[in-house]
Amino acid sequence: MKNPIEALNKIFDSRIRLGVMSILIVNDSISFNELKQLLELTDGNLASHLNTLEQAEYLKVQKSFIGKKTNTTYIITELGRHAFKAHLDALEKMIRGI
Amino acid sequence: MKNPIEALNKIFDSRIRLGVMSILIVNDSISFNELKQLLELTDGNLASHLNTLEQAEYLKVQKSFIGKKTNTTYIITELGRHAFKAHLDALEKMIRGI
DNA sequence: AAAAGTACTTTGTTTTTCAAAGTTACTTTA
DNA sequence: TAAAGTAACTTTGAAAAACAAAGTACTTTT
Repeated sequence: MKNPIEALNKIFDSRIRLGVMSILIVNDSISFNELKQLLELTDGNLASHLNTLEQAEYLKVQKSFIGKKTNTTYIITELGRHAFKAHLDALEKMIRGI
Repeated sequence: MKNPIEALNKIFDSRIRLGVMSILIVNDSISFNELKQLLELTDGNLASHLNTLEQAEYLKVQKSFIGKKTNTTYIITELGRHAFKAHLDALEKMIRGI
């Protein structure tokens, strides 16, 4: 048997980043505020996790306006989508003992 | 929609503890050394994660002898089994967006 | 008798997490 | 027009967690 955890992605060790990704994977885009309210996080905490995901190029930031008010939304990248799916696959395999 | 991450168990944020549990759930018992080799960890690191799981009462330790050599094995508890399953359920629900 | 193995504990550094406060750039209300 | 509010951060600093390396006590192998 080989090491069952090596295929797991360290970036997804965090519940918060896992939550962000699971939201982004089913939503075309979501705003900072929606994420903040959904996940019940402080601004700083959310911003830093989003930053980690952006550094990894798992999501990208889109700045737009709603009327004259700025609105920042986050969109998953292809890389992010693949990384997330690969992680879930690895998890499933690990649990199944494959 | 409600907070999708609140049902996730913080103890299972760690890949290593997730790995230990996924091994224990399908094996009646496993030794320290087997875990160490499988997960490719240093003694100290493995011991501390096992300790976290033991504190949570998710596993118990069984000391025995193979000949005159001590052999420490780890066994999942009912609490551990339930906690792990609940975590996986929560994960699945989160991903499915339920 | 020396070297190696088992299962840790201890020590200390590095990394991660997080809240709180501060900041910038608006917009809205009084 | 001044004060207050909102959005989306950044900075700061503290606490917690992760980890490697070394130490320990005992046993077994060479």
